[in-house]
Amino acid sequence: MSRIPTTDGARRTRDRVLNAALGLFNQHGSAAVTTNHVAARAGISPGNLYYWFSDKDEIVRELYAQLVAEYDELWGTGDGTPVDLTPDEVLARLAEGAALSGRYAFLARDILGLLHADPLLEAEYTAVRARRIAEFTDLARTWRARGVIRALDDATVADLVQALWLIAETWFAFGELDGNRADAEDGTRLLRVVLRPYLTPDGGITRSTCEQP
Amino acid sequence: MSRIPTTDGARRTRDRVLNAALGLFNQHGSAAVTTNHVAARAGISPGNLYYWFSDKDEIVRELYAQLVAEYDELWGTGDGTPVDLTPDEVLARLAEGAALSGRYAFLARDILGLLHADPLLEAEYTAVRARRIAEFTDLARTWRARGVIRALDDATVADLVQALWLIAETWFAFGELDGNRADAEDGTRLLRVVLRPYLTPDGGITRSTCEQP
DNA sequence: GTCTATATAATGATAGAC
DNA sequence: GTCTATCATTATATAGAC
Repeated sequence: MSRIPTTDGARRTRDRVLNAALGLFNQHGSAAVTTNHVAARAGISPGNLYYWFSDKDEIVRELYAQLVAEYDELWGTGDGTPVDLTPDEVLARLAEGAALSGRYAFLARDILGLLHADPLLEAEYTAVRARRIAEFTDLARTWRARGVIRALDDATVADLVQALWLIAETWFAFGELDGNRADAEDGTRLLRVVLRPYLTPDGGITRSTCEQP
Repeated sequence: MSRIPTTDGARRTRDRVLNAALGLFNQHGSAAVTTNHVAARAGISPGNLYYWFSDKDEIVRELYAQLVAEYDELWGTGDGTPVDLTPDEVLARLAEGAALSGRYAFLARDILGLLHADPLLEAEYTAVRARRIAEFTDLARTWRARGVIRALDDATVADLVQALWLIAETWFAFGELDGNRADAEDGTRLLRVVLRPYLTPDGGITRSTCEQP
């Protein structure tokens, strides 16, 4: 992907740049931060930064790759292994992932604008998104086969997955607007209200509100 | 809000700036467009632009105000009149609003980053959002009182409204990623899959999937 | 690997003539 | 109202010394 360092000291310089950029991007927004700011925060010269990265976009892409890697590690995914979890386990995992969203808050805020400006990042992002949607769709169909969720047709499953994905991807950044730091519970509550009615009375751990009285 | 023009010719210059900015922002993203680009596209000098707007942020705020005004006009809201529509009417109205999202596509993409950079815009945005959420919550409670939706407690209604709002606010920008221009029907399908199970069998126009067999 | 120095370009914004 | 002219500032990126 990028230049491979030959020594541990060098590797540390590259990581310092990434950490400095992450902190500044989160604080001021990626658009307001320049390579000079990043170099200063990293404690290196502006010129040295260009030894490690060709430009700001490459730093952003690298940070996105880090996020994807940490996310895959959390879910034990990315290696083709199908995810097999209960609905409540999925929600719990998503709640854990909220901390990740916080560490990469600038991506939650700026991702759409960044994608529009950098075709390379867009290619990475859409590929990851397609993979995740496919994984989650497979999981939803497994749930359907086991009677965990109701007998929805494939089109409805696709819409449901899409809706849940959209909420999972955006709740954090919009929650930040409410002053109080977005809480992981806020996100899971929103996902739960969407998913809950589709769970069968005995399949889901949380009781379905759809049961007739 | 801004300078008030004294002649129609002048007003037309100001509007040309706004239209030029809107076109460029939509095409390249607001971050990549400078006041010089906007002035050139508007057919005026860079200096003249500063006679009408103090900076780029003010142009963005004005465009956002335009969007809010057009949106309020579409819904007949903003003047305190409570919205009273059926679920299918709401979805139809949202589908009409998709054209608006397209005309102001840059806001759909960049809004979170812009809010982070401009406290004035953030104040406007959060005020509008709070008002819209309140209006929609009132409507949902009206539906509940009429038996259009099930007898949910207030907390669940709040979560449901929040989830629907999040999807309505974000589906367009993410749909753009799929190459095929985002279709209004895509958005309503997502909203429908969330709302449908909460509709009572006879209250909602679309049959609920939650009915027990 | 890292620095200093610098080239090149663009930016936001203002002053003053018309 | 609109223009031209211009400013100080800042950004990206490179060259070459160490």
